[in-house]
Amino acid sequence: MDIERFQEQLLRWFRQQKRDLPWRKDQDPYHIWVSEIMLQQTRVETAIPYYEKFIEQFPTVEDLAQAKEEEVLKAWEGLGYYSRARNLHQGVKEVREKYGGKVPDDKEEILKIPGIGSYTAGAILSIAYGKKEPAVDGNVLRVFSRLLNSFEDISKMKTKKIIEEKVKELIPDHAASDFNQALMELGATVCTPKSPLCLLCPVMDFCEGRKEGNQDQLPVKAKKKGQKIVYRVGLIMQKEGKVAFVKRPSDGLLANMWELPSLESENPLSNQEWQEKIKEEFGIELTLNQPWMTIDHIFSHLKWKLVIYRVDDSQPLANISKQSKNWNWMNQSEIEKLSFPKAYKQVIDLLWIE
DNA sequence: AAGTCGGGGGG
DNA sequence: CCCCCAGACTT
Repeated sequence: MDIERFQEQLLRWFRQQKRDLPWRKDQDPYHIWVSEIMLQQTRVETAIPYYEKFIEQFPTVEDLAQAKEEEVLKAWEGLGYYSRARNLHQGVKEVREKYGGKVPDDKEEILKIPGIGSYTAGAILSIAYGKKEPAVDGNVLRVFSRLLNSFEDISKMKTKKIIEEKVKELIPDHAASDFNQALMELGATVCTPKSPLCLLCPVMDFCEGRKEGNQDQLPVKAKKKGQKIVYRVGLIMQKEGKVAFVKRPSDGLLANMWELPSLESENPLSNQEWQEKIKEEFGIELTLNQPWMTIDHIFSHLKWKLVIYRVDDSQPLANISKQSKNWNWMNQSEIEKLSFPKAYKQVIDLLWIE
């Protein structure tokens, strides 16, 4: 294959067609870093407003390193995969301490930073520093699966490593940044998961997959497993204009996020059964028979079926259980500083409307 | 190698 | 409903 012609056609297309994105305004390694973390498993359109606000709030490594975790999580609220925010925060602190505030330009060093894996390392090194390192994300895996007419399972690490080697051989000497971004841009806008726009593809004549008519069968990817269902109840308790919240543990699902005091069950419970459980666990006797609202919230591998009960002011909260020592009674201005997962955020926002 | 970790948009 | 998204980390 004529590598130089492949590079030329791809680069020319990218330089004409590339989208105007906020993280393409400069090559500040810290800015590229923030954008790449936000873009992990996240669509470009979703990340844009978060990126702009985040950089405005934390313009430099110093600013983010000095911030409190609460502020960082608040800036990340709604984006999902919250460990990304905590790793980024931790990583920036390490860069300030170990590297004097300068993001490492060396693959081995940058890979030691929490939250930076093989893809993100390659993206920062190539985009911010112009280094010839591959940045293989889901787009590039799909593009190369089709280019090579490969039926290897792209969800396997082995396949990813093979493609990383392949990409590394193809990176032109003085255009690593544009080349890597071009491959991703191609996957995002032309070589799409469904119904690829092959007629618009700048490297159509290199594509073995299309040559064989396999573009719609590729890439091959193992199917995901089904999701478990978790049944859950949350209580809205108000006392003197304050509402009780709890902070989730520092690891696992929605780590360090806030939520309503909640109980879980592996199997579905009737309203009456929920109320009995609430009485057992919290020592609270509900006067209402119907929940205030119900919410289905879907995560990648599990689903919450969430029932919200409201405890009005007349309800005596004197003899509530010892679990209540974990409850934090917050007024409205305090609540606005906490970060909530979407499932609870939509409930909290309704509290001030009525 | 397989699970875990959010949320949203498109077909 | 299903899939996938500029993936990383843990076990």
